[in-house]
Amino acid sequence: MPATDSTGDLLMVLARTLRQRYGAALAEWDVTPGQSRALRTVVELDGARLSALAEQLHIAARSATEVVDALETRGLVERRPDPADRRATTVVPTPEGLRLRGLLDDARHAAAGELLAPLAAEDRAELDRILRLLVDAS
Amino acid sequence: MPATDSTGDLLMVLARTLRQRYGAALAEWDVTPGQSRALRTVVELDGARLSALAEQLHIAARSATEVVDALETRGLVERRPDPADRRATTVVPTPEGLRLRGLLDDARHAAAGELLAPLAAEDRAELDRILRLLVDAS
DNA sequence: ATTCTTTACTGAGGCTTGCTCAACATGAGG
DNA sequence: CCTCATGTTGAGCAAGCCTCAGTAAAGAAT
Repeated sequence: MPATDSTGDLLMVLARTLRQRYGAALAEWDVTPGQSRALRTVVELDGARLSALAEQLHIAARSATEVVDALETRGLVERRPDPADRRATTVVPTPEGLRLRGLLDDARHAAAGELLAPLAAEDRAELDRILRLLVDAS
Repeated sequence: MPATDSTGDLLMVLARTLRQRYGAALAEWDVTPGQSRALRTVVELDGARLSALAEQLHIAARSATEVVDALETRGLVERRPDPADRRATTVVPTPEGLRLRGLLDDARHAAAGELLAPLAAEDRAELDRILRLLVDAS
């Protein structure tokens, strides 16, 4: 690590580390990053339409169908007709989907915990405060 | 941004913002992220062999050939025979490649600067200190 | 009622950025 | 001389996306 790295570079390096660690956890459950994102979104927007899902995930509707197909095949989500508009399909997590999402969340937090472990509580709080500032300012 | 985001999430969000901004800059010069990485590496390991390049970039030798092909076609790098081993090819940046790398560097720094702009100088230094701690500890 | 328009699903095909495997030329080195 | 190392090339594959075009079904508007 040359000392010439700018703060931005440091941010990227750490984010990559985090992504890799979380990615390893995902692989253990045989879940792709895309599926993880989709599952999270499905849980968050409980009962959202496919189109809403696609938008949230920044993918085309055509691709959303496929992603949801994959999750449904694995029994993690369920399609059900929108009671308000019978053209539309909504997607809800199954109990199994909720359970897995919990596990993935734990893994994410564990990865972050590991990364931040070298920090004193004080620094950790400081980091959190500053990052939050930045995110809010975006 | 729900306040439930953990520090790790914040890190990821900011890294993504950074990646996007830098990505936009890359697009202006019609450079792919992969080419940007490769060009940087070529400049850093000035005169490195293809195999060394591949290793540094964490890609297969087969792929390195292609990436270098692309950069060479654009006149950003040059292949030249290794004087020590005439089987080997080394890759060096052209003046144009050096120039572009400078521009890309500027863009990277600008993106970081924009992101960090909302921070007071004090906080910025604090952030840098803490991130550096983390990177060093990895 | 009939005619848009919306919502989703599907097939076909394409792009990017990687991968592997197998073959080849050239040159290094025992 | 023979073997190994280096790079290049062709072929084929995969993941994740994309667009385009077409279908079915149902809501909305006239």
